[in-house]
Amino acid sequence: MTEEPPDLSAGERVPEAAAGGLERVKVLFPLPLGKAYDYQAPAGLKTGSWVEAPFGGGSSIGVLWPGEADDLPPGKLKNVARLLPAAPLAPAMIDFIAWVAGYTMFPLGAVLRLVMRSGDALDPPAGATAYVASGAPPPRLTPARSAALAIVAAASSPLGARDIAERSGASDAVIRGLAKAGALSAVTIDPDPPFDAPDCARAGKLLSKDQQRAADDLCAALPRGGVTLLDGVTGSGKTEVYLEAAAAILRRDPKAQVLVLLPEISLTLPFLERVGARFGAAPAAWHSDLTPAARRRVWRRVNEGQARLVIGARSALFLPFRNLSLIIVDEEHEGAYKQEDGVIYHARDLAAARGARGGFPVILASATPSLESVVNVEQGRYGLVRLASRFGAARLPSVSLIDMRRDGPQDGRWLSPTLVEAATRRLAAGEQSLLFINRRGYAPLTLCRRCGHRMKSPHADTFLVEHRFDNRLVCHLTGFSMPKPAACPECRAVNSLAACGPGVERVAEEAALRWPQARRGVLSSDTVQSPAHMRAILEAMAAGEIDILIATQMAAKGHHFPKLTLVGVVDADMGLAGGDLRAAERTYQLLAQVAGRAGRESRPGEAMLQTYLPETPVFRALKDADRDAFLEAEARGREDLGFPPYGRLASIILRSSDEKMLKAAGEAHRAALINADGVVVWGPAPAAIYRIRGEARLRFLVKTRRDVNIQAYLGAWLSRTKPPNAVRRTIDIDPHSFL
DNA sequence: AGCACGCCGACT
DNA sequence: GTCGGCGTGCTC
Repeated sequence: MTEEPPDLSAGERVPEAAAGGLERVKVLFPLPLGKAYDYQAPAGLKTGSWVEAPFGGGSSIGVLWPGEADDLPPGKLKNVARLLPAAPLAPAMIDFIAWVAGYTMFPLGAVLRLVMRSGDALDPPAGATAYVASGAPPPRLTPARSAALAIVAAASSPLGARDIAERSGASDAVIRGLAKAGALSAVTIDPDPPFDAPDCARAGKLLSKDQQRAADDLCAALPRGGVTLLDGVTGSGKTEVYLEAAAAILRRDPKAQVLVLLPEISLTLPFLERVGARFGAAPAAWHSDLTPAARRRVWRRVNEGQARLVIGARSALFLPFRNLSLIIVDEEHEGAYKQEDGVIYHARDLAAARGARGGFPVILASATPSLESVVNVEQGRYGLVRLASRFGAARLPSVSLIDMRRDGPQDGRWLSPTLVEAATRRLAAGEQSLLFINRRGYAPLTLCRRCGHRMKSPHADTFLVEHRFDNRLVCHLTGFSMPKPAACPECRAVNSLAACGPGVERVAEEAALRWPQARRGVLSSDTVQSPAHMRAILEAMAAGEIDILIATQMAAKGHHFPKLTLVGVVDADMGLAGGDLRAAERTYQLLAQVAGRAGRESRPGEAMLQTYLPETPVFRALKDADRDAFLEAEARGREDLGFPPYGRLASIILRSSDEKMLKAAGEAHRAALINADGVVVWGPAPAAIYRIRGEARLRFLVKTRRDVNIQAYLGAWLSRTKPPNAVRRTIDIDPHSFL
């Protein structure tokens, strides 16, 4: 039984007493508030409607939220001021927002704010001017005029002046002239043109036998719902496989919307073009540097259900989908899915929950799946589709370890004789080498030879990294930088500051000494000046115009270098320090990925890892190409310690610029602790990096059994002590960073 | 998040 | 005597 909506057209002021009478509603605002507030609104407004209502001193846009009315003293209730002209938020989105707030323990309104990230989408401009041919011939037909008219005549819908100008080469003066002469008539169109519908009848790329089998298996798993892991080695063509699943979903239901999540860095134009080519229509793209107009267009069209295929970074999870029917999380193991500020969440985990709650399938794709996902498969919670062989003739590279204790370079050098010899051989054979060093700058530590002083960041407990490229010392955590001093700031000794350890710039320097005749390229976020510059280097590499590329992880993924046959990892041990529970896993993922750069065509590839710890399981697994044995060993290790995914983890960070108050707050939290079965709490301990941006930080780490509701435990504990205002508290459920 | 209320320092 | 610092608390 549905009630008639009130006679209130969108955008209108709500009259004091609407014809249908007023009723009590709840409104949730995109502010860090834990609950919705009660108002009076015309009877019959749908839950999820967008309204403006007076709040605090001014007024705010919010959403009609479900729930029981509060017990409020009479007379406090205000009226909703206005209904906004946008389709109401779908019930599945409301459910998702509430679930995310509960899971992450952030206020409900803070999560709603993630959904409302397009400023003017709820109040779009009235219209944009576009032109159609009037049929009347212009009085004077110049070449520019006929070019412009031809473009307008060929278009299926009215075109804006800028589009006509761009496509015809005529200036907009020509278009204005034609409009004035009456040959073009101006019409008002929606400022946010709809997206072209994906053509899912169109056949995708020709798939290999393996790909076709994987695509069939994946599509067969879709109707069951749930999560499926698409586990395919680098270069196996996973994208084409999961796009078949997307096509199947879009085909089955003409209203279905599909979201493909990518780590921000992979969200590139070539990828969008590839998807566009598959479906004969450009998908809607969502990422952090869209223009406000593009943002508004995607948001509105997704909200209407018109945009059916969305490719986005993690925040696309919070677009107001109307009928989301499939989420694909590409490179699911990527750390970039973890949002670390504001509302802290992991997009992969939220995607799985969104699918489960919405009753639709989720696909996780990776060449090096996270341990979490592998264990979920093992325990039967996720399905599995494997894509074992590389596409075409390509084979996986052979991996060897260089024991730096025995085969290390001389002092001040970073490339071992074995690696130098291997690269020299490639150079002679006209093949390419990649020297991989996952550290920006020249040297990670600068120390005074005379007094031992180490150059530290002034606002954080980190060492300054020397960047010789611009002769500065830089803090990678806070962005602080200073010119490299001539004398030690501590003991005033001149010329005593020594660079310790290698960075990409230093390895590049050594490569220049070793192979002065080679064509070399350097790729690091500090040495590339622009996206175009980076593309130029990558293209030169792909075209074989570079012999030796020295690069950070910017070169680790997504690119195809046909003549690359050697990958040398300068410091394979780098990620293992620090005692992070995922250190070995991340090292495996990164090195497997970078090793996979070698030998993608018919030439066999080789990867060499320089390490001081050749006996470590992660390196042995890379050498023996035995990922499953490594994951198995990792899994057993985590199980023994009760760490995720066998247990739950949360990190509570207290931070303050007032160290005394911080210490007191830490003790108060300790005192408020509740003993509970299956719960261990460590802390307060100084965070691994104690000071960031002048704030000191204390950390608690909470570990619980998997069957413990960690949020409920934290809620009970933390409600017993409220930190003073000068101390900020953040909760990170399932932390991935332990700094 | 804003914004108002409230109790202690340097200005007319 | 006041203007204003931002610590604390509230917003239906």
